[in-house]
Amino acid sequence: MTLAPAPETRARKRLSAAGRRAQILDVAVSVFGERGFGGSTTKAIAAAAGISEATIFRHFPSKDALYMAALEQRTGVGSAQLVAVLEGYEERQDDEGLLRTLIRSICIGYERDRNLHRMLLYGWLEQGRAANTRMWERMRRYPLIEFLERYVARRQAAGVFRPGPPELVCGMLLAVPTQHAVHTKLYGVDGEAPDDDAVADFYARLLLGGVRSEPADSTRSRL
Amino acid sequence: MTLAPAPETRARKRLSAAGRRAQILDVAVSVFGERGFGGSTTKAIAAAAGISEATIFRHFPSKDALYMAALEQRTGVGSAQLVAVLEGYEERQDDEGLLRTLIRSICIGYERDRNLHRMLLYGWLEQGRAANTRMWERMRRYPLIEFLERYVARRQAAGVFRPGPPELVCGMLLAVPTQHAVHTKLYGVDGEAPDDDAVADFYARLLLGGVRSEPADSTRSRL
DNA sequence: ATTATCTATAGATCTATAGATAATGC
DNA sequence: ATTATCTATAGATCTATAGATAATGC
Repeated sequence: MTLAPAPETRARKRLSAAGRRAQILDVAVSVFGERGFGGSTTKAIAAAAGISEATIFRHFPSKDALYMAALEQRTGVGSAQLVAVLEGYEERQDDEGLLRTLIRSICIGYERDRNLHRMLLYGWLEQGRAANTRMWERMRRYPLIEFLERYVARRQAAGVFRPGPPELVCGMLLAVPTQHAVHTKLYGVDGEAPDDDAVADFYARLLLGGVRSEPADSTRSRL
Repeated sequence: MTLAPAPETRARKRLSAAGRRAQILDVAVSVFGERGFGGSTTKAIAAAAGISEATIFRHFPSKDALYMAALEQRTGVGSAQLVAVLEGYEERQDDEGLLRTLIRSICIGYERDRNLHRMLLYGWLEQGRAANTRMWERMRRYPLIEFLERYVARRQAAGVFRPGPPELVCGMLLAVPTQHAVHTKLYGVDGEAPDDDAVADFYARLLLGGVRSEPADSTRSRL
């Protein structure tokens, strides 16, 4: 044993502790996202980061802690910015524009943070895992969901949307773009899908047709 | 070591090979569904089945083979029966009844085969795993999806549904009940959700409002 | 001098197998 | 007599740690 280290494999870059920590978290999100917690090994994460396993455990006390830190770091951002944009649409009473923007943003988010969203999907299934619990709490009071529910309730009160439980209406408004994004961005499903903007336009119109009040029985003035 | 086996733990029931195999598959679906492939151990499956690990490997050559067999056994059933029922609604031109039935059936299916559906969700994420490939092929040509796409196309041709890519319309019709079922049946989300029939009624009306043709610009006769 | 990283390895699991044992069927 | 099942264990991982080494900063 006692291998003489091959000299060409040395010459490593030595990052600051904070830098290495951040890099490990990035890599961890991509590996955990690809294979889930149980399917990922610290060995694989170390290899993907180009470091030894010992380095991982220098920065994180356990695999569990690494998983939790990776989730925490990336789910903190929130969606305050998107909510602000959507509020603008609501002021202008542009329901279709609001939905179109919502759908596009969801698609973009899933595409940009593919690994994180895969990790979150695994996380939903692995709710048993303690490391996920803080995530649930966060997701439950997600600003986007809270805004949407209040928005729906307001439009219902104004008689523009048909009555019904706002959570259910909201569920529909989110289910459609989410399902689309999950299928086209997270699963490997080979896509002959049209581009996201066209999909957003189409779904925005369909969703709006569904949630808007029915016209008075036999005739209706458009608006 | 060499433990003397505690006599009270004996008195095992000895099943036929076929019977044990079937029982192991059942248990495997529930364990794989709970924790995914990587998170499940043959030890846990053996314990849940009340047998030794060796017995598992007597019936299945590897953990992979067990996983694949568990998936195969349960995804063979198909949805021919549901499709037949939906065809009845189409003949009667009862779009709302069709959607209501579709939604209810999806909810019932997810509730009854919770573990299997959890396993399938894991499977979508773990497409890398070879054992899942046959599943994809099957799911792609799922009779329910094929029926729905043709149904949508026919209703569009009849001018009842608004025009647009049938896959997208279909995606919406499935996304809403699926998302609802996944949230209420597969995730541990504590539900203050209304009962499924009420949800089905509500969503059927919303979805129909979305997919049906807009009325002629300013007035419309309620068909 | 400080500290990020590595090599080497311990100890715990995990999948899988070999050979022994006991429950069934004739 | 047949065969389903078990005990015991091999061999391969996997997580985690101890102590050595080398890259940086002063």
